[in-house]
Amino acid sequence: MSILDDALAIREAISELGFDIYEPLTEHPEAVYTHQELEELLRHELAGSVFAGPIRTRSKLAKEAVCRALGYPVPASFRRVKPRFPGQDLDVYVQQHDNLQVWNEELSPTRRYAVIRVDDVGDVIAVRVAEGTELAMFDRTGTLTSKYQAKRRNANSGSKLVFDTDTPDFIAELAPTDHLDERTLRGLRPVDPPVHGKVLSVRALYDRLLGLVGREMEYSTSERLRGERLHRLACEALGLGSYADTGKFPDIVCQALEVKLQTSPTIDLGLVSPDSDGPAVTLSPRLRHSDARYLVAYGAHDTEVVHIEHIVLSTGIDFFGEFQRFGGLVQNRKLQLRLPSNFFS
DNA sequence: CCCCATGCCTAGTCCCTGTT
DNA sequence: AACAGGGACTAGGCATGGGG
Repeated sequence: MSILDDALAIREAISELGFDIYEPLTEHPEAVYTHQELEELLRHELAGSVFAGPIRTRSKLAKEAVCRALGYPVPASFRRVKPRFPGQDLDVYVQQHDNLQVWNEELSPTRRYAVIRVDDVGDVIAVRVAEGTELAMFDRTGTLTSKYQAKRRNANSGSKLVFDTDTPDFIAELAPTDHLDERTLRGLRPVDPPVHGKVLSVRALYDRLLGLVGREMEYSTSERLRGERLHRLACEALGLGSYADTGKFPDIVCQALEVKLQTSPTIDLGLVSPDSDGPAVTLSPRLRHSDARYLVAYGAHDTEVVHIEHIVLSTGIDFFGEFQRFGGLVQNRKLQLRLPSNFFS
């Protein structure tokens, strides 16, 4: 009997039992696949499959195929339980590349992680089933990456200056002004630290940035390129003489301005919450993230252009007056594992 | 090269309202 | 009370690529 034959026998047993993927198998240990059996069976059954679509659709298609392969009925939806296949202590990932990400939980040493490699059109190229202990070896640093998420409280409610005054600390430190002559602005470089008396007030920033509304920029499938184009447009709207980017916070250092382009409702805020009172040392040792100014530009796009529809400008401290931070976990954390190049061989 | 920060956007769940 | 339908909410699911 080959491993595959054993696996096919288990599949029969599971069908016989009539269990779904959520049913515990503690009373039926003979119906639990070994990790080798899972691997052989999934390789056999998923060969030639195509899982295409946006990644979450692709993932769902794959999980449905795994249900069929293992002898389970396909549920209408996959409950948000950990693992997704509780009866078999199994999770399923579909990866075009090597960055495997596990959200909001530890690796379980005994869990089986099915990793399905697809190409850029979704053709299944390879299947591996690894146990948690094996994946744990690919976790070199133990680093968890986290993010906050938010959305606008009133989506589509147009352009808005959330509050028209900078924070007291910001005013004390940099003396932001409503009027700066164009020559001074043209002489400022985006990556230089803000200079006392050479910073626009949040009100003046807003007036200038309103010029972005209605503008179009070339669309790219790369969100980084899109972000950079907005960044350039913002520098231009402010009258800065040049464009430059250090990749550090905030995007336009000399004006203490962070810039975000949103084409979807969910704002990923990254590691630092805008209302954080952690120091923003690129601005000044005496300023905090919450003193900085945040531009959110809402755009719509087709395959050609991004059209900027409205903008919102807020100081960090007032950010969550206009935007709703996601409740629930508040901060989501993930472990990222780089799969070695020989993982599938 | 490799780590991990960042962004886009859907699936699954929750919640509300109306209906049987 | 039970159910259905729809909208709101958010937890992922993954790709990408900058920069140490």
